[in-house]
Amino acid sequence: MNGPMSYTYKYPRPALTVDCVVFGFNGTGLEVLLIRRGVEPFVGSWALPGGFVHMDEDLETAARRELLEESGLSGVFLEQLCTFGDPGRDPRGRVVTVAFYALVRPDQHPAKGDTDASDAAWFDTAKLPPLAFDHGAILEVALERLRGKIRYQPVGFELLPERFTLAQLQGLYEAILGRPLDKRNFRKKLLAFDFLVPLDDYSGGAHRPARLHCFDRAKYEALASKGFLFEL
Amino acid sequence: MNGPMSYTYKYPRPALTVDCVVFGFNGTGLEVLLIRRGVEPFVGSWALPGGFVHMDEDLETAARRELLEESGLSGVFLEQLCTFGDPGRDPRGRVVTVAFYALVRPDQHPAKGDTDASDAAWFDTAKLPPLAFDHGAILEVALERLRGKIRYQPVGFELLPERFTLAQLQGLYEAILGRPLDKRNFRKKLLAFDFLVPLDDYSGGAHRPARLHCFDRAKYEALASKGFLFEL
DNA sequence: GCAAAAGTGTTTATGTTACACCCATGT
DNA sequence: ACATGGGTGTAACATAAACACTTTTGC
Repeated sequence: MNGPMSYTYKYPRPALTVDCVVFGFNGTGLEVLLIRRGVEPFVGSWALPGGFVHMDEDLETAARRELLEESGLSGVFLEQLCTFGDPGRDPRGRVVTVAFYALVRPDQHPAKGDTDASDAAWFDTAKLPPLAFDHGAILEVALERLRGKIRYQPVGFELLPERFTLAQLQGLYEAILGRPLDKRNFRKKLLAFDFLVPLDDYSGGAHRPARLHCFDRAKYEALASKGFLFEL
Repeated sequence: MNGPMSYTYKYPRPALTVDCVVFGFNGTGLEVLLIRRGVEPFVGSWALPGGFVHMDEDLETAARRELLEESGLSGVFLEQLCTFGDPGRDPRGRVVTVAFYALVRPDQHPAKGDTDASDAAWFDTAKLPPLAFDHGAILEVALERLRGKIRYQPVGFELLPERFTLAQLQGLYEAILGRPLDKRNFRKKLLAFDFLVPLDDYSGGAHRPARLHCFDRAKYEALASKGFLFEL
């Protein structure tokens, strides 16, 4: 004859947070958005944006809220990564965190000072500072996941502007996979799936202009649902 | 000048549980281990084994503890799947669950009555009863994951006995992928990676005996670390 | 001796890799 | 006119797919 809440409130509970690994592409390398902590513990250290989950919000909602509050980002690609719950990961006590990773397009990048957190900055994934808590480990897992995912799902487009050149796309793949790709083979393969739409517009560079393309999500979804596989 | 614990204890917290999707292979089809609930809510419904996370234990530790307590299983393959935190998923209040999936070999299957939970039973994944909470959705995600994973990581061996025939292995792949495979091509491909060791022993069937093989994990790890890919 | 599953190679089609030159623009 | 990145096709090679018959055992 217990009330409906009695069972779940009998025991002490871990605190629950969300943390986001936010990836961006600067045209050359893959970057991550970090926040400088203004409070203990780890004051002054760089950390992943994140915070406590509210009692009435979904996990993804919490992640999007923190992303907005701490870095002014909204409407980005966001996916759950993994949950980290080592009892020693937070010196304040037991804190379990659900990690997400986000992909943001250059035009979605927060302007400097767009955030209310003291500092936010992009770091090259190859030159990361020491991070607070176990955020370094979380970031590693996120990188692994991105490298795996980009090979069989067209997530790369979430890191490029709406309209992009094939050279930009190739550069992105090379940056994430960490190896050079053959230009002709890359173009051949990607254009063979026909979810890449050539536009009648060209990038104005210092040299010969490159044709712009955009990603036709609807066409991709259609193919994907017909049991089609992407593969690099 | 707050004590180190004050910040994290300021707010109400969701309860935190773990749930496990336990897969087994009966020689023909893929099965899942379910527990019949003995308490409200959902008394009498089938549910995934799982329970509350203790304050001093890791998430995986909690999952293994629950697996042992509720189904007598230990030493199985176990991997984190995803975390489910919809505010409405548990009628008792806010409960966030970290889902895991486990793969168990036939010889690890709990004997009937091995569990202290009232009932535990294996169900064919094609004929599942309605499940408590959002466990049906969790199970779907686990199935998806297994289908994806088996194609590029040798997890199939976690579902077969130590020594198995190639026909058993092929049957397992067919059951998980849900389509028939060509016998000759399957054998050719798997034997080409040489982490499958042919033994000098044969299965005693009703007909011509089949050669037994075992999986050489060390050889596989060696190949995998040299940047080798499995791919069905 | 027959029913049932085990075992075995070759050919064809498809996809992947390697590779070099001309083109269009800005300075 | 030259420097810079954009754009294009083909041949060799490797991998995947399709396919049928003989062998061994229990009954």
